[in-house]
Amino acid sequence: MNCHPEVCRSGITTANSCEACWVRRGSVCAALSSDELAVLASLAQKAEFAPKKALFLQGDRVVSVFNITSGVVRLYKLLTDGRRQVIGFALPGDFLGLARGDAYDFSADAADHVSACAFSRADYTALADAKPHLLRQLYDFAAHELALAQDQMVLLGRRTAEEKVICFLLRLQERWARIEGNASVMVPLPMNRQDIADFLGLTIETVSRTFTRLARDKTILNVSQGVRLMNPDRMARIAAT
Amino acid sequence: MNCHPEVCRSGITTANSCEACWVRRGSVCAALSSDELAVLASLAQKAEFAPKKALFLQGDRVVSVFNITSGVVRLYKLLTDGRRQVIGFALPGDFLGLARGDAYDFSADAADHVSACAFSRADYTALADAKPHLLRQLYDFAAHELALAQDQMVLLGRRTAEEKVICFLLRLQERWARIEGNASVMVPLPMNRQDIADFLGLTIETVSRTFTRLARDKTILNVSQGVRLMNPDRMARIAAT
DNA sequence: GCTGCGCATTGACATAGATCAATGCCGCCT
DNA sequence: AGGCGGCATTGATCTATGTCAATGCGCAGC
Repeated sequence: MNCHPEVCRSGITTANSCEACWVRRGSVCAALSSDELAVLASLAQKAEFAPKKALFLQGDRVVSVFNITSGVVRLYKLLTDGRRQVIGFALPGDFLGLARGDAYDFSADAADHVSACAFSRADYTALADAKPHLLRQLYDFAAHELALAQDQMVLLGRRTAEEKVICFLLRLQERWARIEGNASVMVPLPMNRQDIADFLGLTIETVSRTFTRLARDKTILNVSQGVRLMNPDRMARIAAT
Repeated sequence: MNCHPEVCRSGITTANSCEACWVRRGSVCAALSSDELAVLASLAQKAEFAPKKALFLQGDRVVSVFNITSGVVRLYKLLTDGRRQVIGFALPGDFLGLARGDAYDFSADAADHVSACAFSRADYTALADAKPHLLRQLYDFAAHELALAQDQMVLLGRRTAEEKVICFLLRLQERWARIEGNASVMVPLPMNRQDIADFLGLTIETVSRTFTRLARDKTILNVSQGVRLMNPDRMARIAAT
């Protein structure tokens, strides 16, 4: 389960072939024409990150922006006393670097092994200014991210622990489905329990207990590196907005 | 306190003078040139909303987008069982209508008396497509909203009731300051306690108790329609990221 | 094949904040 | 002036989730 065919295939994408990039469909570069992709490819740098390695940290000057081509990146903010809130997980095809200021306002590190296309921010901005349809694409991506963030606010502010976990699993399933092109009841969870807890505003113990309770009533089945949804309908009912 | 000079002045802004519009600075139309503003003005419809009147509801087809010129709009989502999460308050200068789909994915209604500039969405999109710097402005606004949403996630997921209330007051103060051009320790609160509770992921009782506790230790002073910050330094220390 | 380490699970107990139930306050209508 | 309706406040109690403390489990390195 931890080897999605598409994800593995991306390992052979070279830095200089955006044209062949499997995440392009569904990514911010989707809108570009063949010759624009050539320009993009000339600017791209392939980057690899081992688990736990930081792509960037909150406060760093923004020098690069990234398109994730494989793996999962966790995005989070820290309070001074160490409390952490994971504000999202970036999956293959996701774009990182929307920060408008000079500095990143959150940190990003690899939840598992991550490959990404890196661009100098200056180059990327220049390209966006020159190509309105890329800007349009960025705008749509930002609007989409905003919608996700708003859903997450509802989850954090008004849902119970069980609902949080169920919504999380269902939304993740949907995102994997979009990436892989088909929905599966097997949902990979490359992030650990602490990440999930910090994403859902819970403690690791509560997340753990909720998983075992869901497993006990046969709603899910815990498998290594993920979960199998045994009763998606019941879950959907609980997650219903 | 409920009559900010600038807010009242906006009452005499006519539908056809974007040029004279006091919220323009700091709004999405800031970037437009004089002749572009004329085009904009010809598309604008002045709209007024009494307290509690809906600008639009979740699920409505998106026909209009809005620029708020005075008053406060509450934006919220409802779960089927009636739980509500306020996802934000739109203040003068804010833009409403980022939804990319055909339908709004949240509801918006007037917290107090609201004036807004309404544009047909089709017109506005066309204008944005024709004027890349307006698109750019929209992109920046979306990125800004996203950053606010991410801060709110930290607040909802990882802060205590007292911290939530203090952060809320401080952030609101900052937003009023940006609008009015100068920071004041008087923070108007046109929304009611239930709105604040639903924004912070608390109950109305907890919000009320927190306000009275803060008032008891002379951190704030409750005044009609708002609050006076008596110890902004202490508050800033508690709110520190 | 052991050992140790990093995660995950489980249990017992504590508590922040929710819930339930009055009571207070203020502006508006008659 | 009196009464009413919508908020806000306050108090008493409950509970979902957090905290603290073991224990379990799998895998990487020797």
